[in-house]
Amino acid sequence: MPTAATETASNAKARPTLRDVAMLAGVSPKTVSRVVNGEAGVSAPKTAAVQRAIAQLDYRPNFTASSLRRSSGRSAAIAAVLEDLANPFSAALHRAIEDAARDRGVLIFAGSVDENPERERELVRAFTMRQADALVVVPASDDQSYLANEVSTGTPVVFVDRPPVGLPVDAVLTDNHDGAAAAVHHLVRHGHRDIAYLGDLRNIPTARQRFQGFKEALSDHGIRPSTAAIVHDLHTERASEEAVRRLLSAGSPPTALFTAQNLVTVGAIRALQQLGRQHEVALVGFDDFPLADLLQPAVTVVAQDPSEMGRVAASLIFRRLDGEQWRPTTHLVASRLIPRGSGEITGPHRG
Amino acid sequence: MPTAATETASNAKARPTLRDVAMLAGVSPKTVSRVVNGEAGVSAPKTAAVQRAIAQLDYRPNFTASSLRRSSGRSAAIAAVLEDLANPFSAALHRAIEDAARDRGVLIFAGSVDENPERERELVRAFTMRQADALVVVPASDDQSYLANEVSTGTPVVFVDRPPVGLPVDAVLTDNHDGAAAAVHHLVRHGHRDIAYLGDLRNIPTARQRFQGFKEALSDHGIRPSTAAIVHDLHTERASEEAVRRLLSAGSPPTALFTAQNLVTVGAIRALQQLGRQHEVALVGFDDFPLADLLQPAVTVVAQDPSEMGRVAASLIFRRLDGEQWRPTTHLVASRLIPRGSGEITGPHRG
DNA sequence: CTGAAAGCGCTAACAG
DNA sequence: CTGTTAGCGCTTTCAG
Repeated sequence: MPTAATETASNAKARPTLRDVAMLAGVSPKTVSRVVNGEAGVSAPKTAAVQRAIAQLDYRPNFTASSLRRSSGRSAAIAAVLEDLANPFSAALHRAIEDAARDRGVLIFAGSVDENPERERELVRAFTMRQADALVVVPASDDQSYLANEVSTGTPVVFVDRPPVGLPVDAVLTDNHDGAAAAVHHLVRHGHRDIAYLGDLRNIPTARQRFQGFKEALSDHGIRPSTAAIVHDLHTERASEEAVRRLLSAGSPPTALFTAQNLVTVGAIRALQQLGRQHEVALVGFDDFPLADLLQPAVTVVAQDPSEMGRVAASLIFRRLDGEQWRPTTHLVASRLIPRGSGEITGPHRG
Repeated sequence: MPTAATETASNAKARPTLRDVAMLAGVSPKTVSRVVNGEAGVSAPKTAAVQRAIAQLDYRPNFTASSLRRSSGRSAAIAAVLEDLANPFSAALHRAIEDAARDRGVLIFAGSVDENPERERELVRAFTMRQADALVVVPASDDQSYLANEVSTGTPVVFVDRPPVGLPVDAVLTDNHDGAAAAVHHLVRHGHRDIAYLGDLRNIPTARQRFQGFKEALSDHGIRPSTAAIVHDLHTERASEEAVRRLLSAGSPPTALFTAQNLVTVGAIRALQQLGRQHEVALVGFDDFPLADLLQPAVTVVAQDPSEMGRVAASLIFRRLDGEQWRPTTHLVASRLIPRGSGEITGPHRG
């Protein structure tokens, strides 16, 4: 019978401790510790006795307690502060980080911020209080200087998708500007000059960068976008759907749409289908999404690579945890235009 | 300057401890503890002094250490052993659990099993070693008796999507059998008798239940399925795509398809589109997916409700953590047939 | 090769 | 109201 003490509630048995194993095996706690941690220098018979006791008690070391005492202090867990666990971008990022962590026996804490700056701080606080060894952050707030102490304490921090503000740390970003510009060039090449911009909340840095790329690419072609065809702050499918419906019902509607975010793209498709104009109005969306290739027309997108971003972020984290040092660096992950049909609908200015 | 000791590596400063706060505030550690935990009975001036010291040092309690000592032993973290963090079902489940946990200040550890039984055990082990307060498990192995000690030790465990084997614990399952039967009835009502079954790996319980529902519903209509039209063990889009292509190219092809899983459904759609027969061959898929309503034809599905499953699972967990007791129970979450077009394509046996 | 003593950061259980 | 002592489960340090 294990530690007779701590009979917490009802009829719950206590979990066996290292001491219980030691007593059952007739050795000292330290010897059990050595066996558990695979340290050399324990005689064969004692090793066997310890292993037998471990099996008999179904003993599992308390990792939390050991990392409290261990000199490294590492908890072998890292934290991911994501936008929304349920959206495909966050999910792919999460999965890529998990895969990298798995090889090292590291576990992941993850949480959703939902574009809420307070929630970002709460999550970071909760994760650091639980001794996460490192932080991957997709920020929602506009200032992360509150993390300075964390960083100077030696916790690796990497920002993903959006740059850190007021905090010199590594970042892994999509090439938003150039990706958006590529979308515009593509549409212009297919004969469009009246291209609408439909974008996410302007306080999101990626949205600003994409809009910047859009504007500059147009101006490269000597086109001044009509302000009527620029709609910002679309953060739901529904908002986007309505904006597109309005846009296409107005006088002199655009012949092409550039939708700067996932949900915005889907909302636009919905509107186009309702109006029955999905084969007339060209569309290029930023960020790929599942089944984009199965729609009719299939949807041309500027694809990001969240898995690659996760891999890069994880690699930066683990290299820092391994003691490598370097000046904080921003890593751009290329986006890729995937022509599928909707972006190749030709406009009136061909040739 | 905080604890001058433990100058771990390079130039990393040490994180301030409760002792550091106590010294700076000129009080005992216990007083700091009281302030941090909001215990009543500390004089206003000392409270203020402590708070000032906390702010000055940017002190954050070490939750790991406190839960080691705390009588409850709770880590305020629960674990989710999921199929694949990146798939929409797992992601929705994860998110629902997170939302329920957030209200209580509980964090989530999550990991992907990828249908690998060993990985299931590894994850459970890793999570329990880190003192997760409870476990939500979507199992991949065919025996979970290894969790018996965990359960008897008082850790709440809930299975989701698939029942536990050899372990009496709560489960939250979709009504797979009836959902599949509903799909078949729907197709028969629309004039189909030659209905193909395309399903996932037979070692997955949900796949078996859906097949069972399929068979029984057919037999309710006096239909004996042709063995040629039953394809099991499809676990990727590609496998499904090829199976459907083969099926529709053979002699006497089915007039309707029942695809018993997400990826299988998408693979089938891909095949139908390639053959240009998506408007002739009826299709009902098990499990909803994003954009199903935007395809042409829009895809009729038997929708599961992963969010609801997550909510129920979380509620069971937290009620048990709060001390409620009951005999392990299975909760069925209803599925819902959503007619969208593909399932209403009529077959030859109408009227 | 093995164990005893000390202590990681914090709180329980007392005493004042 | 406040502090002291002990100890959570484990590992470090150091003595045998």
